[in-house]
Amino acid sequence: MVQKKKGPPPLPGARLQAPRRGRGRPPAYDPEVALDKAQETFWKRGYAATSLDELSAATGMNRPSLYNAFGDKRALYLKTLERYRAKSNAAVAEAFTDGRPLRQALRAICDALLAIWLSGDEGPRGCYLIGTAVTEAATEPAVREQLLASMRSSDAGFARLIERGAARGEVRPGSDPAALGRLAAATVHTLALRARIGTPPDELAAVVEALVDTVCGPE
Amino acid sequence: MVQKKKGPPPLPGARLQAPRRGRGRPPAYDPEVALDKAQETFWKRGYAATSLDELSAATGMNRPSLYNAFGDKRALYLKTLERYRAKSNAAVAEAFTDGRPLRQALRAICDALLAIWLSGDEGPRGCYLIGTAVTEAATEPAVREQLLASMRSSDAGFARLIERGAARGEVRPGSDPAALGRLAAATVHTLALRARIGTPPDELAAVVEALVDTVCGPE
DNA sequence: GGATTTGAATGCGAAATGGTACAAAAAAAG
DNA sequence: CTTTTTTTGTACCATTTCGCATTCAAATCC
Repeated sequence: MVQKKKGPPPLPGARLQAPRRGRGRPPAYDPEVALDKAQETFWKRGYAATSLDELSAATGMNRPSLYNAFGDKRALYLKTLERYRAKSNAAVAEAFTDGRPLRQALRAICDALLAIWLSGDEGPRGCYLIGTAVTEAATEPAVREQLLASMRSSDAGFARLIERGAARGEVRPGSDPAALGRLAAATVHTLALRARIGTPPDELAAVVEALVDTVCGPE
Repeated sequence: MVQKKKGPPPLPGARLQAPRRGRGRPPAYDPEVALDKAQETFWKRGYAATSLDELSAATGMNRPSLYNAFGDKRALYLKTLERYRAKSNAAVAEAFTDGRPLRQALRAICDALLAIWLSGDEGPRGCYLIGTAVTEAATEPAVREQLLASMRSSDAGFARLIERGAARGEVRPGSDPAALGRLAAATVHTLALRARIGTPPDELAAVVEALVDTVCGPE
């Protein structure tokens, strides 16, 4: 049996004060922090170059535990991809939707993403998706699908954001909002790439300002 | 001796009609086509996921011959990166410098790059650098340097191109040419990414038009 | 307490990996 | 022809890699 049959676990009718204490030995590691550690390893070295031994060392879990908790390397990686997308979306969701002035929204979105992409103890790592998943996209349909979904979502977000800004007169006159939306997405992509290859932060800021000025006009 | 000492080979004074027939057994494979085949393999699968056996199969050379000709896997990969950069630059050099109208130049540059990025028998592969090198950039300084150099070069190219267009009045009035140059580079990057993950060509064309319209104004 | 259930730890084994030693082969040079 | 030079091809080695079988440990239920 390759996959442990889970099925609906018989709920312990009484006492579920603590969140569903299981029946057997309790896990020694928090799956959330383990996923974080695994993601850091993939992020630094890439998917293919990361071995299970490295993942085991990074998470503090030995290999059988990794398998039991997350499945094989590929499944573990896909989980980290989804998590990253969710966290990344959450980091920018507010700036996308809270109706602040377009100029500020664009800057806030880029700043929030750059904060993620420039973090890390051993130098900037860029975007997790663009730094590790794009390589695998050519051979892994599941990865490609996540990338496409991510891009569609951000494309749509920028389109709405700039459309709304245009309706409020915050966009340079004579511009096509749809075109500016594409350029905003493109800017985010170039930032993701440049962050990983060590572009100095002031150059990254200049890229952001180029977008803001082009969309909203000079300040 | 890890590296074969080459030194200046004693030129054969007489007969050099055929291009310098060597002394020993002639190589069975053209190094240029072998590099092309190796690059195709890296391009599809990524650097880390490509094994020497795959490279050997793709090039038709067995491993010792690969080593003799190109050094180890890393050296071979770096060679393919340089070649790609050279060919890629050559493919767009004319459009960058021949003084044609800015609108046409931008389209020609993007079209030439997309022609490379959408080629391949097994689906589009995107940009070789962005599809394979960006992942390695976090751990391989030599790769990172090539990426930085490539970006600096294209940044400078777009800056000059759009500066020249601005001087000829081909740029939307009130725009900052430097900012538009950065957006042009960003557009190329988003195209490189989108091409690898299978974005349909008409969407790619829309991205190009978004750039052209924003830089030069609506047609 | 003992039985049961669940996860952890050790360690095995088959395959793949990067890299190399060494001899056979093919050409030119003498 | 023989020698020399360069490349090819076979075989090999040490290590790493993935995945799993098995045993050990910790918790709950009776």
